Amino acid sequence: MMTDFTPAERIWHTIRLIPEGKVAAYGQIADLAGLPGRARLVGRCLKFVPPEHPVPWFRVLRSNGQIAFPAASEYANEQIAKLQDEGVIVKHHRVAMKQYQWQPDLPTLLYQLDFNMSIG
DNA sequence: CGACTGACGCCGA
DNA sequence: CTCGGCGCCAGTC
Repeated sequence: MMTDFTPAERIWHTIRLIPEGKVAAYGQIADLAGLPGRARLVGRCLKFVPPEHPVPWFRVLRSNGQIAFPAASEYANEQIAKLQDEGVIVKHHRVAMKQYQWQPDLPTLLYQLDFNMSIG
């Protein structure tokens, strides 16, 4: 099960579950990946994504909805463009988390995010 | 080896 | 809303 994977693999796996048109926070991904308090690790892992298994990095934002990259930077522009392509409104370099934050449903939590399960 | 640095986050002032 | 301060920790210098 997912418990057998490395922290980085669990983080990538979790981010791939974010649906199109939805976003998640770095800390939220860390929590869901079974790594509470490790928000910074999420950002770091996003720099070493295996090219053959891409992840929708642009759907990950700060907890307040802000784009993590400096405004007007190349990455920020790309992220904003990709978000807007999926219908996510980006205003003042930020997204309304209340409206777009991903809330994993029960099946997803049980079967896709089954980290640290004690019994099969 | 210690100091500094992040694609972060929460809390209190 | 802004600012510190602290927690977090692998990588870099």
